[in-house]
Amino acid sequence: MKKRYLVTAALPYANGPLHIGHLAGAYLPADIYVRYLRLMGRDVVFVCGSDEHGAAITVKARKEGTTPQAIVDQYHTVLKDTFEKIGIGFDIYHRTSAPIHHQTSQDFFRKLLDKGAFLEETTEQYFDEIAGQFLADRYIVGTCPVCANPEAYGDQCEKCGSALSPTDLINPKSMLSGSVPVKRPTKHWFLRLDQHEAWLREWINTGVADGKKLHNPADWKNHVLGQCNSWLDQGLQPRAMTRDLDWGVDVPQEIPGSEGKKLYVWLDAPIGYISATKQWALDNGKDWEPYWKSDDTALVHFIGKDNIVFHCLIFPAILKAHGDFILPCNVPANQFLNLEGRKLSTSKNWAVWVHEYCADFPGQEDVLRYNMIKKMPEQSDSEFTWKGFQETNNNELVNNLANFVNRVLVLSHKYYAGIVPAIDHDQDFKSGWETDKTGSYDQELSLLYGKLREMGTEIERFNFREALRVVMEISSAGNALLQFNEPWKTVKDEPEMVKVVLNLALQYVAVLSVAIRPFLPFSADRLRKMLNLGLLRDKGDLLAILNELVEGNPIMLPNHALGQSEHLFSRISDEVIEAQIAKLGASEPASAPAAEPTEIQYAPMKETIQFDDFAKMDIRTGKILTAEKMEKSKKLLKLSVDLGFETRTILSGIAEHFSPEEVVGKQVVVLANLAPRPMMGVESQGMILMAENEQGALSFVSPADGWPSGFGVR
RNA sequence: GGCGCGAUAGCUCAGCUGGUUAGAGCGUGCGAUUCAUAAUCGCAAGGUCGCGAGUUCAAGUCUCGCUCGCGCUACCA
Repeated sequence: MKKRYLVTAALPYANGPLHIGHLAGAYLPADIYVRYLRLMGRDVVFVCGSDEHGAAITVKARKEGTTPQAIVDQYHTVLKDTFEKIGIGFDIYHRTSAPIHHQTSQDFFRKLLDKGAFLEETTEQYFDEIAGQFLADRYIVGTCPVCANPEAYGDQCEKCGSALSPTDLINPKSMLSGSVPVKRPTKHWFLRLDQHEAWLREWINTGVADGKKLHNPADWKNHVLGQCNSWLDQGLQPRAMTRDLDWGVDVPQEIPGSEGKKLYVWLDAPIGYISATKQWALDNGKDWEPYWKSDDTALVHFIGKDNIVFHCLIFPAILKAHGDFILPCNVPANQFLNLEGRKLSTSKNWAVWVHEYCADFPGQEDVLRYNMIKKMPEQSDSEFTWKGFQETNNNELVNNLANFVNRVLVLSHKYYAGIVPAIDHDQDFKSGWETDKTGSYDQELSLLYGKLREMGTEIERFNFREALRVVMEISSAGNALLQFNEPWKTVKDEPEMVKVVLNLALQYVAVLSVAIRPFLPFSADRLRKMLNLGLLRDKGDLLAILNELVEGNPIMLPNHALGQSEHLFSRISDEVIEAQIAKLGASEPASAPAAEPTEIQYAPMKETIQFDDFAKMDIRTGKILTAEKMEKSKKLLKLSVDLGFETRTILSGIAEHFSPEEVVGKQVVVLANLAPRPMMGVESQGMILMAENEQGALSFVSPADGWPSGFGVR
């Protein structure tokens, strides 16, 4: 057993709110694991924070006409608040825009540089002086040196298929500003992943690094190992760790060539775990280093399956290259959660947003947690449905768990005025664990002990669904205990037996008040109050009751006065569920509960044009006749469009938003005199005009029904 | 296109290194019961383990091919 634990949950990207897929994938399993470790008295730090850098945030800011800082400030607040409400108990929720993080990342970069971990490469790249930035290959157009096509891209000519580099182009132009880009030398630092391939392969597959056995690969999930080996088998390539961007952590200024350079977000983000730990240590008067540098620390990363290679290969390579840091002992990545038969989709608003759930179901945070655990995508993708949510709540939480607690407390108040009865240990009764079996008090306590251990084993193996099932078995056995012994019948004739049964049932409830804590923290607190037991300190409480149980001692002593019973969970009605289902996919995209009142951010106006500019465009009405998916392409649909006087073939990048069937027959508006462009071997003869909102959702722009095709739009 | 993971009862999912009648929870049917939020307990029915070959005395479990879903990557906006 390790001496201490450092547990991380994937840093959520600060450009949107949290949905149930995030919760079930990373945060809830991490939270359960950590709460359990705390209950067992282990030394554990649980860190997370907002990932606030990267091009996507810049793009979003530009789209909404605001600054990157405003975007990240807004979502950082939202995320932090949501985690608190749903009971994810981070020791710290940090952010990568914090100065301590910038320093930590830069120190890391310097150390890697000193150690020779980087390959430096200076290349001449095109720079747009008006836009003030280096241009990705794709953002440069010019004449193809091979076939003289005037619209070749910086990486490839679509017409003749030649692979190009931007400097091959004749008369290059920037697609951002239209200006002529100039060549400037730019230096980037590449992590020599190729040099790490050998030890990574051994470490992933045997758990051995530097001759030391660090973990057992059999404990890692199949899909995690599979994904890693898939990468290793293809050969690791040096990977750029810097970017020409204006939003992010600066490459340390004293390094030559650092001007205008930022750290690649995937270097910066995982270091966020470290800087968060540092900040936590500062806030709490602790030393952060043992948590990251000591062999007797277990480092565990909770993530979704899309992050596997970064956490299992690239970040470990970075840690190893640095030299002082330990490697993760497991990365229990989960798969994805689907919703009502479909993938979660932010742009289609096909999601359950956690902050909206908390607003719609106040005081029922644990119901969502319970459902997420039941449906946790531990080995394969899984599915959440609102109907299932309702059934689970009503059948398992209300009927089984809450009802058990309630009937025990009601009976105790009725027969013993709410005082735990003293008992004769030698009394026989019927065990709740098996039909027609005589139980003894000591045996039952030992069975409870066994169940708690079983729960713990499953949690330590990251089998959270199974662990929850074990806990619910305790509640079921408690119900059976009452059912088999029927105290409401036997209390007159066999009062001593009934005392034992109810005393024992109370021990079941007391055990549950601790056992449900990792899964249902809010309910655990409520239950403790009902039992008048005092809130859990999350410091070895479970270990303490295990020690009592193994000695054959009860958790609640005779003469302890119970509190008042209240309903731990309530039924959820059909109407409530129907309302939630109706919300799904509603045209209103998820509105972030902004720190300030929400204000829709519109894209800034483009520069003024003259009527002549407009008149050059030949825009016409049309109708989609046929549609099919383009082979090998995710985004393109191949459409044939009737323009009245002729039929055009048009490729449109809408395949992720519309199926071919649903667009056939649509009336559309077409930019008809756009120069034809070949894409994926097919020439596109025009462009379908679409409306796009700030979430990226698309809508056709159409004339009135039945409007004839081929006529002008002006 | 390349690679990875998944496909098991009506639903949601377990099944480790191949071995007797394939499991759980929920739902369904029947019975018992009333302390409890019409809750609980017992019993039962339900599966040619995605499709097709193969290896083996023996395959849900191994090999190959195929189909579908998801992810990574390439390509494409």
